[in-house]
Amino acid sequence: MKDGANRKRSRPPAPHSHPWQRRLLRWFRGHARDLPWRRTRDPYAIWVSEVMLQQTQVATAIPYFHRFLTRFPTVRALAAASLDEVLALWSGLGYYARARNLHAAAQVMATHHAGELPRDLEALRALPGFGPYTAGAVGSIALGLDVPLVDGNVARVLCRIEGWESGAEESRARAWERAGALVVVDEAGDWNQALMELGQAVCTAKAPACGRCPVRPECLAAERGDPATYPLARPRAERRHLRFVALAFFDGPRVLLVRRERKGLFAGLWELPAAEIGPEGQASRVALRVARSFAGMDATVEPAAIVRQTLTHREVTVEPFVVQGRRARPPPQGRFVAPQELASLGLSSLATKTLRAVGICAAGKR
DNA sequence: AACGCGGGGCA
DNA sequence: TGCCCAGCGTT
Repeated sequence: MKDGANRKRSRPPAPHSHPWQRRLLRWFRGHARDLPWRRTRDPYAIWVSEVMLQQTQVATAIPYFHRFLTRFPTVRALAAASLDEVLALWSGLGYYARARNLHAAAQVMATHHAGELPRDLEALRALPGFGPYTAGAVGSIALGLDVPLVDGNVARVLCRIEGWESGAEESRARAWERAGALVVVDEAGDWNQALMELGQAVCTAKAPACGRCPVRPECLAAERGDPATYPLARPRAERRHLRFVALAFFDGPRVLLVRRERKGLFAGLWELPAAEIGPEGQASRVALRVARSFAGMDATVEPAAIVRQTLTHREVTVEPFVVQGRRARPPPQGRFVAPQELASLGLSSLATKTLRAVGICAAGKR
């Protein structure tokens, strides 16, 4: 059952909600998807889901949500875990700062909030990883506070209803003000989810299904006949290209992995030793130089299949090489890892693909 | 205010 | 392929 959506209400409608808001709430309670985090009222579980859903689609998050809650069922369980284990469960989900902040916030809750989520907006906002959206979402959905939220969906929906002739950035700012005025007292959680669900299922970015929209009579953009043009598009930043060589040093079945630095791209995750090469760099030459610095001057390298990955702001190419030579000396931040250990390490999808290119399959990883 | 940060799904 | 998505932290 969809707990938040279908919960029976004994209260009459809040005094300040408009008829179209009641209509949208009714639509939501009839159309809400049956999602794992809607089957619970555990604030901790709802918090985890909100973090996973940042810039991440529902279908992608679901299996991660189940695994995470099984391994870390409570704030205290998460707080007591090692960061490495948290990152391992996050492996493949992306935006790894989310996992570090989730872990850090759980430790603050364990120490200063009796192992529970603080029940007011200011205290939530003070926690790592709680920005305006997440504080609003956890506050309204998990804790029942009468607070608004704005995400990409809500900004788009309100921009269209109001007919704002503004771009995404400005629409988002205006949406916060409007959303604050629209909060449905005592039902903010369902109301906020209704706005988001409408944006996800009906009022989509490219092809809004106005024929199925419960708010169409109130929508200025629909009335003007061109809702898809709201909010105004802005030019995209160009994607920069990154090239790396990656080296696979073997010691029997084990392979040398190094941990990336704590900041920047793929921070704190494990990968094959790699070196960036410029657009004109000769991969085999750089690979040979790096290989010999680790494994002696008689080392040779054999190229493997090139791996490509597109990120929002980056086009990454990795040219992997298998090294033949005497056993490499692991650098301080590196060690030889057996294949069966890979599942317990934080690996990016790119690192997993690169490992596969040199013949190593990380069980349970894409 | 702008930028860096993953990855998957879909037209 | 280009674009979008239940954003946050740093500079």
